[in-house]
Amino acid sequence: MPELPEVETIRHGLEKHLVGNTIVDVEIRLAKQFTGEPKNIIGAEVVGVRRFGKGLVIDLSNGQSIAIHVKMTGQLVIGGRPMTVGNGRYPNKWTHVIFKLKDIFLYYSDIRQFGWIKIIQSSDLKAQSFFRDLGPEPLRDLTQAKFFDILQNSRMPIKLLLMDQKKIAGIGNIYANDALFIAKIHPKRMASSLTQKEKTAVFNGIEEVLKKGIEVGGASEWNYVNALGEKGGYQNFFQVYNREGELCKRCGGVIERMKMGGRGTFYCPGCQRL
DNA sequence: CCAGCAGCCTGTGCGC
DNA sequence: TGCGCACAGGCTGCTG
Repeated sequence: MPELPEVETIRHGLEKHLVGNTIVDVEIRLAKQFTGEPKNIIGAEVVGVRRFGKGLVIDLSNGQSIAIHVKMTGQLVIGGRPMTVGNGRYPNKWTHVIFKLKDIFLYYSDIRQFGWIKIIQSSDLKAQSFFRDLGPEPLRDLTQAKFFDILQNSRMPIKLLLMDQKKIAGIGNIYANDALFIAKIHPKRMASSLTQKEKTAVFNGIEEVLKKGIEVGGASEWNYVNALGEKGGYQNFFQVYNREGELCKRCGGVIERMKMGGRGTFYCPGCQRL
């Protein structure tokens, strides 16, 4: 599911192919996923694409922005009309918004229809609850000192804390599971109970998995694709995520699955002791 | 204030 | 073959 590395990969692709292009038309096929005035962006030029946690912002030359959250199954794919990439064709029955630019189309497709697109004044972004409440960004402004502080002041299990966007932005289920495996920390450990050494290990584990995720273009275990409709490769590097019953790459033990906060949680009982 | 959970959705894969 | 169900899960909003 799109987390920081996947959204960053999409962001990079959109930036590369959309900046300098002008929006000509917007076709809204599923109104509930779209808010704001589409006419506010017609004729405006794309000047930049930013990412905040798992959220994307396409900035326009007229002071307007297109804020997007793809949630689990949203895809942002650019190309001609129609276009085919691998087995994917766009537009398709799940394509709910189509941005027509001067030289290219941008398709928003979303099987589960959980994502959202908002046209908003750029200066109002920070007032939007999603952006306003985001915690610091790993690989950007989350320093080790800040990370220690967040853990120290929490009364949550470490895994739930890592996934809490208000505490730290961008980490979802895949990378939370794998980061804790790398740090050899059990997901149920209370965050504040970690030693300095353990906190450092988690901090480094987060950096490692996120950087690896970005390096290989994200995880396409489900239906994630980048802005060109291509799959990523991180599913080939899963340490524990979705590997229940398979062998631990470090100790050879059997990966187990449990539930935390309603979500599948994977760990190696040999390497990650409570 | 916080933890826990339903709801939003549809496709997939399983057991019967 | 098809039905019912669990599951995937980020985020919002409600409840206790």
